[in-house]
Amino acid sequence: MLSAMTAPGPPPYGSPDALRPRKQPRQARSRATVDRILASGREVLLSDGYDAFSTNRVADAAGISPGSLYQYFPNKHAIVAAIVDRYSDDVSDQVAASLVDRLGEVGPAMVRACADALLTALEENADLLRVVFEELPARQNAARRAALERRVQDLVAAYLAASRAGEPSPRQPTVVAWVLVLAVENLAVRWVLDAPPIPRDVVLDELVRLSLGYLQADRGAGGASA
Amino acid sequence: MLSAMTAPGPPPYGSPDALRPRKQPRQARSRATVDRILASGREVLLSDGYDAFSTNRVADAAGISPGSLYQYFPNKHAIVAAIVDRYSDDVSDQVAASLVDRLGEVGPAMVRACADALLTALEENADLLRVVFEELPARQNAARRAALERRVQDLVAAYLAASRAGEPSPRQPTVVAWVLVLAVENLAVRWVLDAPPIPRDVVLDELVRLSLGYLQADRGAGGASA
DNA sequence: CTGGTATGCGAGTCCTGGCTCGCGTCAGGA
DNA sequence: TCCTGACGCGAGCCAGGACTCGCATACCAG
Repeated sequence: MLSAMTAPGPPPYGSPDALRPRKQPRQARSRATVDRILASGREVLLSDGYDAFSTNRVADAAGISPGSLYQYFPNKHAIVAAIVDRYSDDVSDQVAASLVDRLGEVGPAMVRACADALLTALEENADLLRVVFEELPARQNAARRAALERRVQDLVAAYLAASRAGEPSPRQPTVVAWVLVLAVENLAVRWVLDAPPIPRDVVLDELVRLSLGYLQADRGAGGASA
Repeated sequence: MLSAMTAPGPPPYGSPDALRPRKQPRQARSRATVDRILASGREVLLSDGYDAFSTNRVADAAGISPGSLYQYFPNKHAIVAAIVDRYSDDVSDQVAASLVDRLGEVGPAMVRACADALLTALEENADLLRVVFEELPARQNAARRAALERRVQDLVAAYLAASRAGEPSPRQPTVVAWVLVLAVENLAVRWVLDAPPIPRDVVLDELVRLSLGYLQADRGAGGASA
């Protein structure tokens, strides 16, 4: 235990366990403290942004002292990481669940339902989404975000591999899933954050068109070389 | 002039002219100094990342004193903004030029050529792209990035409006352009930065499929409701 | 009850880094 | 040549903020 303290030099923040908690809360009291830290940290992030996210500020908002905070988190980044992780897992869970529920189905309705689930998940905490995407340096979340994307990509690839009945050319499902997931993800995020003048159901329609059009795009557009 | 100094309180960084230079360099000597600041700032960004980007560091790398730096830049962010602006304009110019050159053409070859131009522009300075996308807080560049995207979206929308000969349903070109540009942009950026195991020409093929498939996706996938 | 441990405290340390300011130097017009 | 303003210098100011440490208090086992 306490591996973070035994290291001779301070490990870089990219290091795998630089964010590992110092010790586990044993009593109910301390578990409540950790929860308060996370909750208050989230509030600070939402109300004042990442720039104002200082450990003193969080401790103050949580009604505890800075020292207590450092009993369970090795540094400031670990707190942010914990908050973002929880959020990330939420979104990931919702989208993955929506996909798994409809692995048997095919066609526009299925695609639309999944896109809808994604939009809903993002809208639910649009404010935190904004902080994560527009204020945090992306490098910190790169790993977490990649994991989320990979999870969904794997599901989509599996779905494609299973249900390609009547598909003309057997393109690599992993590549197709990569394209599909990244395209849809970015559109969904941007729609929620930038709020362009496009109604929700229009966006859903377009996401369906984009996805199905891409999946069926094998007559005429195939190996078009320059 | 010197509007930044007359303000009673320091303006927030979101303010329109918080990044405006304090004074214009008049003599050749000072113009060279500004260039050196920008060049060294870029180097620091590339070699050590945004975290190490301090004004003292930049001044040191440029071989000038911190004071000189503040003669032309009101604050640290202005230097970063200037560097990113220049880069942003470069990419924007290349993509826009590629589009304009082919406004008359139609079909896979045209789409592929434009996608190729985008990939090339991004690959050219992949290291700076990484810094911009993964280290800078996105909020700072949000405006600049939105401008870039809007410029391309307008071009695409104009192209669509002009060349929709034989298109079945007249969807809103602005919406279609929004979808197309954001989807393709994100895929291109992610491909360059994450380097997934997908060959370059395969990515181009898929981008073409995605775009054309989406544009022609009006049989069967139209108003699919949940 | 009692000793040990887990928890909590918060003033204070210390360092980073943005930014200044008073003073020298240089360039170019008159 | 001289003189004015542009240019440059760099030690240092100062605020903010991450993090500590010695001590008080609360919990729980025996």
